[in-house]
Amino acid sequence: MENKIILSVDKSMRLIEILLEARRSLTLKEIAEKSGCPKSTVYGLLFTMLQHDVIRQDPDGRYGLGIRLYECGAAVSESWDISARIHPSLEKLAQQTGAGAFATYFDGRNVISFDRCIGSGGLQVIPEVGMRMSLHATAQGKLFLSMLPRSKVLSVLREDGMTQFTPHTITDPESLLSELDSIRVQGYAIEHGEFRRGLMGAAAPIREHDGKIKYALGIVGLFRSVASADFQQAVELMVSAARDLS
Amino acid sequence: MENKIILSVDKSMRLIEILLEARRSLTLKEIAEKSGCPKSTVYGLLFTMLQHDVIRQDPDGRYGLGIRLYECGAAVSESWDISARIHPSLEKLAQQTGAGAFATYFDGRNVISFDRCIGSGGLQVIPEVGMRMSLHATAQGKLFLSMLPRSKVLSVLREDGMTQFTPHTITDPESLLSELDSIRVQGYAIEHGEFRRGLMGAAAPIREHDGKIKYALGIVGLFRSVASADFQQAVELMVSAARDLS
DNA sequence: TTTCTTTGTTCGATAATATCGAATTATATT
DNA sequence: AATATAATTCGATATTATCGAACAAAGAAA
Repeated sequence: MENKIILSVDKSMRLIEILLEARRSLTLKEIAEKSGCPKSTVYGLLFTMLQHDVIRQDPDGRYGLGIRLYECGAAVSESWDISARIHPSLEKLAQQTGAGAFATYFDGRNVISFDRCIGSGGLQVIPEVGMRMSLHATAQGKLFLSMLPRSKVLSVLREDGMTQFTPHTITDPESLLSELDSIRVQGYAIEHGEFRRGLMGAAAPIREHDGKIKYALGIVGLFRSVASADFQQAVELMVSAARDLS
Repeated sequence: MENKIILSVDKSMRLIEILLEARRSLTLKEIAEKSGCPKSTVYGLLFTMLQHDVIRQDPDGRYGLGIRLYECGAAVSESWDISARIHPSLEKLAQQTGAGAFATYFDGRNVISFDRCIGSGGLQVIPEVGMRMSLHATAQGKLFLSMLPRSKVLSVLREDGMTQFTPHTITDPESLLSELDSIRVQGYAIEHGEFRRGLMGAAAPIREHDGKIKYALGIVGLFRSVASADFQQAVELMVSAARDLS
């Protein structure tokens, strides 16, 4: 047997993901289209999850993520020792560099920030907790992409597209792939104004005991330039903090 | 047909609930026992959810709630800017009264706490964020129940049951209904040891611009009695804070 | 070490049920 | 009121989830 996966459950999870990505409530029709399943099938799945408050139905009939997911989220973050493990490093990093420091998680497809510390510098642009980050235009995104095989990178890029956020955003897959090569070599990634004009950042991986990489540290700030001593030093501090956590 | 529920999905949701209630990772065997399904069935369901990071497997093989639920939780709470609006009032209230102050959300069926501030008093018993609260035995629960039509109240009580937490817990629907009447009149609810012996609390509604009520402020503490000046004053502060937020 | 015990994972036949399109109802738009 | 769009229900059918049992892996005991 190739497939141990239970299809109806698999589809249900897919529906949750669709609602998560949409970041808003959707109509049954929209969900059915995005999932590629017939309306009636989707209806049955949603109805079942509705009973468990995993899905909620707005007064206007749209479907959204339910309150139970909030409960679960609170429970997960509590039980999450990684966050506790990383948080002190974030504080130290934010304090040492003056930049914002944050931690992200990669599930093979999405980069999600799950903890952050605001630096001492005046203006701060730092991703919110729970935010999904761009793959091709942020240091975090590029770092995680660099760990994937070429074919996977291309398929992910095709799915997500390569939105041009600023004039510096890399929008050509080949250029990105060659940058991923150098990231793989140097062990960390840098972002200079590719997501927001003037915003610079860097990301370094946190290795698990088994060598797998699921988490990364990041810094982000309005540095003078990527060549400035400030930035270089901040990157060094971040890389060593990440190594210590590995 | 009586049943539109998709069984495998229903079971999956049940597994998530079991893991949520357990507040820790469980072995396959434990989950199978609690759910009443054979190990192999549970295994298939968990395996499927594992693929979606809705479930995670610890290095020791135990199963727990996965990172995707954290993402979902963050997405759900994001859609609530209400938290930012309320938080300052909670701090002020906690500081003024010395009791714990918290905010809850009602979705028509469940009362969930979503923010809290610990008061200055020594011993504090205050619901955790993400916690589901009893409907018939807490001030919050009674407050929200008082806004429902009689028939709805009865059906909710039938579904949830009226667990007797302490000797003071109201376990008779008619007694509860008459208390709901007075809550509706006075505009806030009081709890005196119905959930935990000696624990007193109160809840006041936050009205939206359209007059709908989805959120409530609450205080909880170990007051001498509901007639004590401390408590009376705390309730007044809470009621006016809630009115200001409305 | 070997044996015994416990738990996790795989397998396959079978009965059960999820699926899908079409019909129906509800809601919105003209 | 008529039309269009979306939500929900229904039922026959083939698909597939289910379960017990077999197997594997990991631990404990000896």
